[in-house]
Amino acid sequence: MKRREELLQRARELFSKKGFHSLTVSDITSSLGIARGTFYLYFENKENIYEEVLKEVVSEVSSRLKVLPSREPLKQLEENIKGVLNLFKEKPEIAKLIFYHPYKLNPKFDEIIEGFFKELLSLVESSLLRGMRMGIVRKCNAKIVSKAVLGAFLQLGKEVAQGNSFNPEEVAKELLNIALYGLLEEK
Amino acid sequence: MKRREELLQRARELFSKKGFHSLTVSDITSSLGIARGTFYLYFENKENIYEEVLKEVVSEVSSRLKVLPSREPLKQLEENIKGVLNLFKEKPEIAKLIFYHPYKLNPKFDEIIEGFFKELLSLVESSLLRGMRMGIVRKCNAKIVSKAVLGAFLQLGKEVAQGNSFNPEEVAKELLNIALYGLLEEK
Amino acid sequence: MKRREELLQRARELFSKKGFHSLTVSDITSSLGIARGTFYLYFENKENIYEEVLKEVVSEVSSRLKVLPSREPLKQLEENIKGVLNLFKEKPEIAKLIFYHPYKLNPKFDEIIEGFFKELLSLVESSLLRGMRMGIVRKCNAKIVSKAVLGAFLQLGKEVAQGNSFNPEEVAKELLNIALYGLLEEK
Amino acid sequence: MKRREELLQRARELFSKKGFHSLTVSDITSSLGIARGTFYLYFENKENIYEEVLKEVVSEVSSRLKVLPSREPLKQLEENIKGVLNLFKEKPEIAKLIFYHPYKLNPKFDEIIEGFFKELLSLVESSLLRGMRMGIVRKCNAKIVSKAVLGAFLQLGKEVAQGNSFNPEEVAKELLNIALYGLLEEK
DNA sequence: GATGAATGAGACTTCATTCAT
DNA sequence: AATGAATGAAGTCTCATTCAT
Repeated sequence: MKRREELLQRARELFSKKGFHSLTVSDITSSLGIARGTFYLYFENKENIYEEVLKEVVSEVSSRLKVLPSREPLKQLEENIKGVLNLFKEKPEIAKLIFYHPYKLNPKFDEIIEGFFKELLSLVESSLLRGMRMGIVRKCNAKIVSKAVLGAFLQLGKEVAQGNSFNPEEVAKELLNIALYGLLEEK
Repeated sequence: MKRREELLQRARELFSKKGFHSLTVSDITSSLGIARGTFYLYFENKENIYEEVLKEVVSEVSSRLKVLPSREPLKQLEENIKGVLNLFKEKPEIAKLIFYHPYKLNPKFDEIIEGFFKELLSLVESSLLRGMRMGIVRKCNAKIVSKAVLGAFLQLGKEVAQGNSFNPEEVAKELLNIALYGLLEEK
Repeated sequence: MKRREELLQRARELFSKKGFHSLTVSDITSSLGIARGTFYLYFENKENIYEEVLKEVVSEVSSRLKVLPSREPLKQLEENIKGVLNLFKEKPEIAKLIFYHPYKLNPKFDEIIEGFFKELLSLVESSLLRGMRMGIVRKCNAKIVSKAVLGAFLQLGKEVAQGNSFNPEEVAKELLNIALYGLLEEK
Repeated sequence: MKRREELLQRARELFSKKGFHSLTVSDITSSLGIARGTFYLYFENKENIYEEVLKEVVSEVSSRLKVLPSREPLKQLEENIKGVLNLFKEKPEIAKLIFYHPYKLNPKFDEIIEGFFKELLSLVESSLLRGMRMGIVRKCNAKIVSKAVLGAFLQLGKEVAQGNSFNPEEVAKELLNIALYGLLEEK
């Protein structure tokens, strides 16, 4: 099954570089020096391998997420932010696949991406709710706020993945600072 | 030039519904009950009309943005957030086109979208910098923070556009609250 | 009927410049500043006008041909050669239409051109035969020789039409010299 | 590479029969009983294969041309005339492609054909000039005369290719006779 | 007479997928 | 397992021609 791995690996690289439509099955096989037909020994079709790439990528991020003991909701948030940002920095193709996914081609694809975002969201949201219950976090509309926090995080994730000299540690620090203390000068 | 407007209008709807690739020129014309050839009287090709749709959409958002007197950087931010969120609510297809644009097809397209995001970003960033200079906003890495704020805003924009019963006024309020005061319970 | 003439005239110019296929009906009308539909008030279709152009052109050449009293077959040849070469020089588009006609599109077209060549040929042939009967011209296969003479003439016609600084008088002289005396140095 | 040869061969036949425009890619493939897509595995497009056919055809003729020792310029002329006429008789499609080529479609095509004619021309011209230097050929304007000779030859080539019961040997003989001795009865 | 928007047949081309070897 | 030639559906685009105004 080495061949299958090769294909998946190369597909991941190339899909992230060229996007789903611009990449042909030929691109993948010829870049591996194998015949086009060989591809179909390992994957049903192009959508199939793309789906698998997405699933892999998403689960690779998910597996970095930690659920810490419920005493420390903010700590958990911080850890996870740093973890994922570091992953995006190490493997920017993951971030590109997730952020530049072309919607509306196949509902399956969209579900994978959206499922992933929902996972992140519920992580944030549950942290918030726990924080509120514990009296650490002020009252707010958790649905809205969790999306805001997620959005801020994802945007910074894109930047980190683009290698724009954004340092995950600093980014995480700034992100938490706003989230916790806001932007106003203290009086 | 009525026909041209019709085509643009219909293309906007359909692109936002089906995405660039799944939509064919035939889809557009048959949905208007006209011949395929007619399309080519008004647009060079499918990419051409898509580009025009993107430009329209982006400039429609831009024209909602206000630049207020520099005394009130935060007021300006709030106004703009509300304005754009309301636009996304009224015309969700605008948001969909911007947020679900398929990258890597044609650099021109990407530039339009990215140019738009840059515009938003520099608006946020300049507000922040002005706020800092005026002593209202605390010291922070404006590059990072402006992206965080933009990200939070965009994510909420997506939600509003999806009609998830998110109220632009409330969303704007919550967004500003986090941005200004953070999430911690005041001591 | 002025409009009809305009169209014919312009079509002649443009067909000779761009060829039958590369020239569109739009090219003709827009170059006259009139609407495309107007064309169809005067001509059934594109083939139709091309046919008419060809006929005009061919008859314009034919009308230059003289049939002199049968006593002077060679004189007649010379006169005709000069006449037609001069016409090609004055109106090179005539030559271009005749020489660069794209065969096999429509048998009608081909017949016009071939009919014209046949006319020229029989002129040459009859001169030859008369010359032979009169003892001026040596015995030869008139079918073959007339084609050779015609071919030589046509080739030089092309050159004259291309304006390659070929002078019709000189060309005619050389042509007759070869035809009459051949190329060998006299002994 | 058998398939490619088949396509080229069939294209040659069909182009010569129907001309460039009237022939579609479908005509070629369906006449071979293969799918249209197969064509595009071997050739970029219709222009591409036409170009290749032209090149082949032209070089097939060129390769029949001999350059004999410079002592015998007229012998060389005769040999070449016979050689090419025989080729035209054997493979009339070659002549048709060359003589009925539709100009002005694509400059590349025209260059191939014109380049070929130039080659023939310079062969004739250099023979003439050598002949003159050797005192065999009388003084004349070689530019003009070579074109006349070429024209005579090409016209006869057309006839031979049309299978009009023209015998290459006889044609060559007559052609040389006129060229050398002219048409006048010897006194 | 003139217009020009609209038509639609006809051709081209790409590429995911199949299948005999 | 692997090959790669072949397939054909799906889409793009052009332009001669029509027709209502």
